[in-house]
Amino acid sequence: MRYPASETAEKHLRILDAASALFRKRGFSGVSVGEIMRATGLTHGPFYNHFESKEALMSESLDHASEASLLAIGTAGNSPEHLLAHFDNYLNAAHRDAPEQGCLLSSLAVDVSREPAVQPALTRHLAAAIAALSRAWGRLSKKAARRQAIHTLSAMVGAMVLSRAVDDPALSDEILNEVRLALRQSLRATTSP
Amino acid sequence: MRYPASETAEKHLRILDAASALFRKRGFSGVSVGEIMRATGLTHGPFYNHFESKEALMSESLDHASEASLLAIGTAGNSPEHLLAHFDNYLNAAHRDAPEQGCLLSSLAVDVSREPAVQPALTRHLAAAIAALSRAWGRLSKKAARRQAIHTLSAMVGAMVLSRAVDDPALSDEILNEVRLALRQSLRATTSP
DNA sequence: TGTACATCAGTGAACGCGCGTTCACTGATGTAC
DNA sequence: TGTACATCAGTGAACGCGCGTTCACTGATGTAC
Repeated sequence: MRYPASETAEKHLRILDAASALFRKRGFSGVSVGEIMRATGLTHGPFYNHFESKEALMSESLDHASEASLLAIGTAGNSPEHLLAHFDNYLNAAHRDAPEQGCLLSSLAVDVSREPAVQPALTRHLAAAIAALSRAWGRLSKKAARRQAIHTLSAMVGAMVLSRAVDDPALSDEILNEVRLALRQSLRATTSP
Repeated sequence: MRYPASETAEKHLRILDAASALFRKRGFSGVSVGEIMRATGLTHGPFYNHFESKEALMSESLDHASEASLLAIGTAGNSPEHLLAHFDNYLNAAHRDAPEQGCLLSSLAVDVSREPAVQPALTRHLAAAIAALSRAWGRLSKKAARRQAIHTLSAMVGAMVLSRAVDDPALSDEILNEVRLALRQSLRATTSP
């Protein structure tokens, strides 16, 4: 039956929310279209009223999740102090244990590398994240600041990926804590007068 | 028909080689048992003469690939100079473009985090890699050396993961180069007298 | 040494299952008059 | 304002396909005598 126009846009958003959470948790190939639709309270049929294909949803859900993520990263680059706080928000057990609400890069970058169709969306997200983080090194040259941002972001993503892959809780915690401390030391060394 | 006993062990190894390459390239769920067997020149039936399940193969192929990988990392920890050379061997376009022969952690850690059955194998590999890298910071305390090793390994893995996810060749190269340079600077700062 | 037979890694058809996608149909909503 | 009808997001059965796994069968190899 026909539904009020207002509900259609809202359901589109609900599909994107469910998809971006499920994809981050279990990967693109680990989640079926039917499961995403079930999570929004619908049957799988109308999926194709909203999206051209599963691949199109993957791209759109990356862009959707990127918006929310960049808000969090956005302030991190404002100053070294904000970046320190961002380290704490990122490199902790709560983030490790809830990939469905966490960083896109640590949960989906490997999936994206195997799925060329969605690489443009992730590339936009990563470029914005690097630019935002770079601002924390305002005292350095633009190139040196960008290097620190890329190095820092790589260490954060690598630490999160490794801490999630390991079944030894002590090692997992150690990775998060030691990289957090190393990044603090490194930030101090590159931003103090 | 029955085959010479010598061939059986050799075929087991060929399956492991094919599996560890294909899994690194396309992920656990991106490769079928049939495809692995085809790559070894066999039909899919006898797979279950060699392995109890696909999951068992995943674990065994991680252990198999780990052995070869650890040989390469092994020398990296011998001295800061060896570690510098390891940075160059790891953070380059050839490694990025050939995940099937490359680092297990950057190609499969995210897959492993979604597949608890194979986490023990990756945990063993990661613990050994951290221990090997730590030796490059012989001048520091054991704890400080381990911190540097974990931070360095995280940055290497993160950089490789991100450089593979991006469809902008300039950005991809930039990530590898800048992290390589940042790690050189960081190694110099933490190992020079 | 020669013969009879058990072994078992192979073959390839078949299984049940869940996948992405399609489609005929439904019926409240929005529009034309 | 009331009636007739086109719209279209929904339903849910169905599609072809490839998956992991099973199994009856094959026949050269290795072993017993």
